[in-house]
Amino acid sequence: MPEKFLKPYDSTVTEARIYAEWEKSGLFNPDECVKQGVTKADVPTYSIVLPPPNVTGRLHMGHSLMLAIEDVFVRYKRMRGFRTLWIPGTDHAAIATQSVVEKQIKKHEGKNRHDLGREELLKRIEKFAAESHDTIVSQLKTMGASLDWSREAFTLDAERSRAVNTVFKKMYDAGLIYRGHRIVNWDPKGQTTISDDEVVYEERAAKLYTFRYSKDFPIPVATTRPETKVGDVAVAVHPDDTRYKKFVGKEYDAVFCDVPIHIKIIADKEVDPSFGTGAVGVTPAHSQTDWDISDRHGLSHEVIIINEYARMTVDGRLKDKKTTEARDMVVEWLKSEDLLEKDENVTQNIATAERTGGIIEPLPKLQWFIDVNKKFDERGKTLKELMLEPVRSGAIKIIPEHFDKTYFHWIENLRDWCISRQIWYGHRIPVWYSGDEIIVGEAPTGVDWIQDEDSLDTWFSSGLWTFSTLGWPHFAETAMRGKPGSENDFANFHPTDLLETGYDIFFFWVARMILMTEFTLSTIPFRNVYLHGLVRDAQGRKMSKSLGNNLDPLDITAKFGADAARMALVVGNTPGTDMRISEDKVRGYKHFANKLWNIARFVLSQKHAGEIKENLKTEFDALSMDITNDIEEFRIYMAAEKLYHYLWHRFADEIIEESKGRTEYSATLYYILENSLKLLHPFMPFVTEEIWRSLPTKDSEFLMVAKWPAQHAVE
RNA sequence: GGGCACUUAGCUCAGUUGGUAGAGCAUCUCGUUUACACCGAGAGGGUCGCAGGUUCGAGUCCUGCAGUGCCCACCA
Repeated sequence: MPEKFLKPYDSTVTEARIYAEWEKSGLFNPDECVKQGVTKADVPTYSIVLPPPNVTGRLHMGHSLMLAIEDVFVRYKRMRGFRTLWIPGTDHAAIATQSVVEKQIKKHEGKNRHDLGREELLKRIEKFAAESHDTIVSQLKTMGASLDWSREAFTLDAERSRAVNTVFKKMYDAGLIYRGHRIVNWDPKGQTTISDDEVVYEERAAKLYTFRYSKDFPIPVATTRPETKVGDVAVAVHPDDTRYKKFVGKEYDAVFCDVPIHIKIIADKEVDPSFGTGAVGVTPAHSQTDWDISDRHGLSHEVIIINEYARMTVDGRLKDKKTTEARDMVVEWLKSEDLLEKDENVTQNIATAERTGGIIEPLPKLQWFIDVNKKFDERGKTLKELMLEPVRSGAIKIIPEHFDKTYFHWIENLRDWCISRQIWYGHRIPVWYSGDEIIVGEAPTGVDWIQDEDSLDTWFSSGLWTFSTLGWPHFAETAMRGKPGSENDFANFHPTDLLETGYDIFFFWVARMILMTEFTLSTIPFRNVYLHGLVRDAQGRKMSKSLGNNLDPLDITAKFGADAARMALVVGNTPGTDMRISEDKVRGYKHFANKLWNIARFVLSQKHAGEIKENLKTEFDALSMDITNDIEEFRIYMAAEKLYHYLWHRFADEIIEESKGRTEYSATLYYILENSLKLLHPFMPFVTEEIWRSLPTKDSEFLMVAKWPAQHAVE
């Protein structure tokens, strides 16, 4: 028995060494596995593309959870003999990264992006992104993730940019990408538009004011934003509202807080007669609903009264005032003119920007959109329909299943996707203008062409991730299935087998991947979607900087080992459900790693001889099959728990105890140990690999490519 | 307003197709028997939210109710 077993298991000296040996072996690369003869060349493939972490800093426990789950499937499939590929990568995360760097620069140098200029800011961001990238990569390795580093990708590198431009052009040519002037979600803080999905609503206390535009105006109107009323062009009432019927069609002039306005009274069935006074002041340029109403009645959208900095643009006392100040001033004015009828306290859902927290100002702007309702190619389907079909048919399976209902519901409510952003970091929109001419896709030659200033929503490139990482479009035509080499990845590994991510980015990302892949390739991006929940603290609170309740994955792995962290994250953690984690929980699995260590110590102290006991072998093989089925059916939370329970309370507490002083057990003990290490390897790769080293006989040098002990029931 | 889920032992949660309730942690008692005190042996503890229904039989299926959480829409 090796001397190392005389001391308790020490993850700190073992894990880094083992990972380095795995990396050196090249076995994370499926081509290398074939070359070394541990995987057959003609077997089915299994592939996962890592959800790329944002290059905004360091990883959190949610990332650790993602890695633990994905590595379980990847290691399991590799041991089962599949040509298994797990591709690493990072995400430039346009808005998120730029705003982090801008904040830093503001703090340390007091400068904003315009002080630096596009080129200099990009340089700074790239430097920051590179540093984040290195931190992230080392964290991924610390967790034991068996990623093929030779294929690492970045959403903003040359290959991925080529994919982005190619898809953009294809969508433009199909008439799905268009430029339109309409109300968008403008974030005055981030100085950019954002998509509907990036808007989060916060409940806040507000006041609902009831007022009249002037003394002789016949209808009182209720609003929570009095300052926007200088931009009103109409008052809408319900067509059947008997109180107001007689005024419909009449027009009035007034001077509202120094601003001359012209109001037409119109009837529209969208107005709820029971809310407020049953009359809506219509501000076409600063509200989506009002824009739509004014469209239906042929009213102008031209009256713009708020700018990109959320300041008033009208003449008079409100000029250049922030909207919040202007609100108070308008209320004061209404009071002094005796036009305010009442104010009530109400709670209001206020739209804010997910990244910056800025309050969204709806503004009319010329932006790029993806049309989700237009029938486009020979299939005669809309993007919405293309998104629905694979989930409805079962071609894509979502785990847990009930999320498909949420998915359908989300698609029903989906509107055109605004994809242009007024930030500098990211994929610049591949459109060039010269006079009235426009070129899309690739940069034209000649000096007269000016590229669009905007960049693309970061989710545009993330949406291509399953195939942009596999050599599309460069090798898509020539890739050959069954042939090794990354130039054949697209044929070998797409569609991918599993997409594993948090349910919180289900819409942002998973839905967009289905959209992009169905459009571009007429196929699915992945066969299965496994959604994990949020990692919360011991009290069930979200982990956050402000609460100071973050667990740092690096601290946790340093203290208890990556194996322990992985088990703590996986055991009993059902998909789609939030989980709680605490140091105590992780400590429990550190103890388990040590228990396993001591099991090995005991078994290895026995002479390997004699026959394997049939009843114990039968019992173990049944467990082995059970674990295998659990993993196949995505119940890794159960598989992990069963292994824990068997090894500790059956193997150690009963079988080993029984065997003491009885030499005829030793072959059985070796049999169980060897195969338990295999079953446990996907969950606790380090300690199992380290014990494997010391087995007297084994079927493979590395446990990570040893033969899985049970075949799946369906085979 | 629309949708989705959850409610099982003190706490955190499992319970795959219906067959007389499980785990981890915590608690209590005992044990220092050389693989392991990062240990072992044992114990207590649940009318499975409430009310109906289907069934020979329901935590598991159906209906209703209550509470909790999340997502989407956003009403001026």
